[in-house]
Amino acid sequence: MTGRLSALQRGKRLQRVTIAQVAARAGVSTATVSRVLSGRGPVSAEVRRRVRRAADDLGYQVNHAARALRNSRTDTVGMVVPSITNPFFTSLVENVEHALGREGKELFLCDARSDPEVEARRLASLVARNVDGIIVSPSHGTDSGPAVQATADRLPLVQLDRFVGGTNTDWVGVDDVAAMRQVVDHLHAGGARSAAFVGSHLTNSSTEQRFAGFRRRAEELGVAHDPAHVLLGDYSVDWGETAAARLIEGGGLPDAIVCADDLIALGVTRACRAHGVPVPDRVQVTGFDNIEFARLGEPALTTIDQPCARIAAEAVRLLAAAGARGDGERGASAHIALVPELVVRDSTRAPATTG
Amino acid sequence: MTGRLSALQRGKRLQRVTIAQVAARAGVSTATVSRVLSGRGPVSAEVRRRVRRAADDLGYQVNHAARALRNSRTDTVGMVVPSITNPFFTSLVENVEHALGREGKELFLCDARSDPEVEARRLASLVARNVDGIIVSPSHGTDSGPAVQATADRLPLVQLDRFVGGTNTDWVGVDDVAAMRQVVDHLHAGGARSAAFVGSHLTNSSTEQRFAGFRRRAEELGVAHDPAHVLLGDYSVDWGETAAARLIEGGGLPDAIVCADDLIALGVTRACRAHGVPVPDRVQVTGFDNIEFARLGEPALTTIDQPCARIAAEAVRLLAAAGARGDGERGASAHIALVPELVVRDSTRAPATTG
DNA sequence: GTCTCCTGTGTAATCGATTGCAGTGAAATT
DNA sequence: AATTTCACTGCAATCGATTACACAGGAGAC
Repeated sequence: MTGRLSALQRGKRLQRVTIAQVAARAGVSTATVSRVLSGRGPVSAEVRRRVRRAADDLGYQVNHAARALRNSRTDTVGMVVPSITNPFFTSLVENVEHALGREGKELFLCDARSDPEVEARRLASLVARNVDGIIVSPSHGTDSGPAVQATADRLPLVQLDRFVGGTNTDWVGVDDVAAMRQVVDHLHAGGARSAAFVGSHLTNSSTEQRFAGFRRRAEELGVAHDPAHVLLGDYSVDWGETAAARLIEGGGLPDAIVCADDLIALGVTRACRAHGVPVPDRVQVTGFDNIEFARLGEPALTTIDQPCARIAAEAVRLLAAAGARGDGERGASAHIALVPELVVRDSTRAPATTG
Repeated sequence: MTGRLSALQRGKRLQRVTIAQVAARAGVSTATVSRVLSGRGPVSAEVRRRVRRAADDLGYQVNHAARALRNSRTDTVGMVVPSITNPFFTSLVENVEHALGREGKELFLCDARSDPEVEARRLASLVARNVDGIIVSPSHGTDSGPAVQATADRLPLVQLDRFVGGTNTDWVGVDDVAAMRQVVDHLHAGGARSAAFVGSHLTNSSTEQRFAGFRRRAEELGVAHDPAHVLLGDYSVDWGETAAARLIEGGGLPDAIVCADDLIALGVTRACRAHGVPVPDRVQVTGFDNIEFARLGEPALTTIDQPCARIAAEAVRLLAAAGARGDGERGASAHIALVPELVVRDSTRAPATTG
């Protein structure tokens, strides 16, 4: 077996082919090769054919480092998310990756571990790597500010989903307030006259906006929302379980529990089940994001569907636009708030008219 | 408001600082600056201080493109997975990202969409980008072969979790056969005397190995496994539901359903619930991977825990070793099979001795 | 028949960091 | 005192692709 291995398999790796080698084989200069391969500049059909042939024969591939140095463009985009294990961010990453792939760009993925310091380091690293632009969902509503702004001063930058105050960059996400309005309307229609809110600490825009939207609509509709029924922790199933247990054991369980994301909601429904509290009959529960597992909950979660594909597409488009504008003037920053859709499943009650 | 914006906020982006500017400011040559910043070569304390100072003042950051061109090393690793939305791969990605971060390396993430052609394109792109190494979990057990081998001929490459036949590269994963042995032993101890297997099409090593392990142990223990009870689809909740429905409606439901991953198992338990088949009393169900949502199933899934952190760490270590060996001789490829652990939850029965 | 203009091609500079080589002193050695 | 050694520092080449500029030669205009 070993005897049959080619020289290649035994050891030496393939040598990289440069433009100079292609030029030599085609009997032209490197300038001409570059012109043929990039399609810029006039080249006779005959030479074009020879160069293509030579490049194919040699298996030429551009050296992106050299090109990046010369063009100061890397065809690479950096993305920083608080936690890639949150399925919502996973979905965003997936969609951004696909959108970039369509333009021949590559994705540098960074996980900030919900820590603004790690986040700042990752951003700096991306800048040093000359990415063409950065897509970031900031971990913290204020602490992420300096690093995000400093980065935006050097590169096109788009904030996704969450945003940080005091910065002046493009943003794409959903209209959290409008979303919560739909949620509260739906719960109210299902008979809820009091509601709790379970979110993460108010240190990021998602929770802030969602809570604000919740409160505003609850007040408009006269849905009671006791301050003691606002529980803040983090975006996790565990926190959802803890919070729900606290609500149940504390007595005075409201008619509905509005959660700032699906992970929390999954934890809440789980705790309800464990405590023998029927959902939605005793308490209605809603999530946010519509992650894949939302429909797998027991009962399946009513939630807000985030249009991840569109969010990603818009973000990539904004970056491309910023890149095209060049390093020169930056216009007013774009704020694109998509209106999300309520997905009704089994964790909430049908409107009172039918029930 | 607009009037208060600094020149920076209004438009022009910060200019990149080069080593030459630092040199000028410190009154030394670029060579000296490079020596100070890289810590290589002798430099007097006084000059060292001046250079550091100048670099700080100017906010110097290396240009990775230039460094990559000169050093032909990018401090970047590429990773290709079949589907980033599968929580198991998400977890692998997260752990690889963290492991690389510790070494100051960055991660290029690519999603192959379970398509060998997309995968091949992504691999080629990573090669063109001069990544220092590639970590790949091949989408297909045979079709992924050519691209993976071609890539491995050019760069250090480690296969993760899955591997493709006919290639000669390092691999890290769990011992699927040993894992399945534990699963079958456990089910047998819980009283199972017949079992079905639900996996994906046998086009990747995970399913192949897991099925092989399942079958071998089932035969050893005399657990019946009707060929009609081997259902192959894909790694998804939907497929799990479909497969379970088929088993239930087909009659002759076995004592246990062994699933090739947790997503399938979640679908299976869901279908059982929907059809009123009690788990684990009528049928025991097992998963594989121990994704976060495994414990959230109803009932919580008994599954095999994949040591993602260790797998990732080993992969990164192997890459680093291959990189250190240089492009020269490649020794025999390493095959590291970690022994995973069975996590017993509520979807299987306690051993017969207690039940 | 001379003068433009245009197509097609090559030469060489450029991007920014790194490093082999050489040179300059000062300290150590004989 | 002559010579070796060594720490420090600068010059310039290098990595590979791109592109401004120059130039050759042919077509067309007058």
